[in-house]
Amino acid sequence: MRFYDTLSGSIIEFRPMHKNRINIFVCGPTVYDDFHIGHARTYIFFDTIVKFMRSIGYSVFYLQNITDIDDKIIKRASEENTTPEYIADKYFKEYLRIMSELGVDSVNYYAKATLYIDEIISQIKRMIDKGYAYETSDGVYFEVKKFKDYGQLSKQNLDNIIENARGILNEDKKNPEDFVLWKKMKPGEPYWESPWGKGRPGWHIEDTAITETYFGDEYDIHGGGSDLIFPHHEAEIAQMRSISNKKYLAHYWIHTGMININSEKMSKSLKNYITIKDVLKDYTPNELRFAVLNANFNKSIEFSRDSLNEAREALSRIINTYRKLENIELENGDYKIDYNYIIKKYIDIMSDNFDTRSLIKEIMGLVAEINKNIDNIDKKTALNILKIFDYINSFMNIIPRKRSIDASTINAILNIRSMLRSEKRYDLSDYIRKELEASGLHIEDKNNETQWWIE
RNA sequence: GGAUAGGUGGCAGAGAGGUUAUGCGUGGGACUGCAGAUCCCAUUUACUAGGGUUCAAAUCCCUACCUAUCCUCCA
Repeated sequence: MRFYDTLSGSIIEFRPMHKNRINIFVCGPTVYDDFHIGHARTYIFFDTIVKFMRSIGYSVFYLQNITDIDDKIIKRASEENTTPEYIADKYFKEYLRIMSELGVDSVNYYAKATLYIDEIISQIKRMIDKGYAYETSDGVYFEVKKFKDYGQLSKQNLDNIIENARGILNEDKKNPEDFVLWKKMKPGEPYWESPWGKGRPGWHIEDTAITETYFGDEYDIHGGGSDLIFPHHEAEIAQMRSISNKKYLAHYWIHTGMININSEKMSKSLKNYITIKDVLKDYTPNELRFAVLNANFNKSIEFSRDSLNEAREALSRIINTYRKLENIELENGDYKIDYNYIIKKYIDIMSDNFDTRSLIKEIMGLVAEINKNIDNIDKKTALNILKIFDYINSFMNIIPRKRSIDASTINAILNIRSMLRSEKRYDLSDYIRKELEASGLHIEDKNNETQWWIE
């Protein structure tokens, strides 16, 4: 398995720290508002690759943090006249709900930042002891210039960062590039006790406290959106490595590309974001997954209704073929496939930089091939092909499960319709078809035979 | 200003020195009572611009221009 690693800046072969075992941490969201398709892209992608890695034999522990204390949460709470805990809890639940709707179910554990205050304090203490952090009137800060590798991940030179640092002016800190580890409480804010008085953790520290708790000071893969590379992930590296003195925090870094709207990054600040909830009003979760996976993970993608519609078209081609295969009853057919060869080819494609886009292209090729030979495929072969689709689906999750329905009733209705058609009573037969389609069935006539499935 | 990606046919988007990408769209055809689904054919020499290297360049080198991202919170 090889993939693009942000730290080395190239596609490199993956070697897990422990044989056949992978520890992966992905930055979760701050829970203060509805989630947008940028979140969807990142979390669908990591869901897919974790499931893929499991499918080829790795035991993967997938850990994700939840930022449940933050300025934005506090702000939102005061706007809505409620408590930060209430906001955090409400949107955490919403996050779980929407992820489950998207079929994102591979995360082993969601770690909420506020449950790791002791670990956070312990890390800050160690940074102070080692001379990397200092206390001021309003908090504890990490002194960036003490950590010489700062900038390595984002490929920036430390002097440059120092020169360009914009630092917030009213903070009492030594240098503008220094970042906060602990914020001392201002009146009315939520707080936890600490050696530096009442306060709350900074944003970067929660992740290293959580990963140290579960994975130790080094682990295999750290993932997240590419907008987190600087300063968030740079800060995480500085924190953990200044304590551990090791060469790595995570051995590999995987960053997902951004979603663009009208060639501009979609973001909260630009207010050009589309929520997942809104997309799901008009498109299925499978269609959204397909749209997002039909691109290289580390490139930005242009998102629009057109791209969703395109995903819908392509996906329905796959699903139609899948349903046709399910309906095959033929005993002997000439068309055969090499199951092992195809599965191996697909695994190779995924193993090369998680190339879901090329994989989709391959599947479309297989679909075309099957359609050309559809009358020559026997039941046994059809089941084999379905197994291939099921394998792909075990990590892509793009083909919806069949809803159960009483087939005998449908068949009875369709038998009546066939009789009507043979008597050329098309007004009635078309009416029946229209009604069945309206209730979500796909109906296809082929000479005297009628195939159907649930859309 | 610094850093990082890029600029490919109507659109989306692979490829990385010599061989048709592919998909969508569009046009035509086959099948069909119609619809749908599917198939076939066509869309007959696309690679930002200018230089260079080479027998050969979309692909390597140089220059210019353009776009996005990061350098503040963000997936």
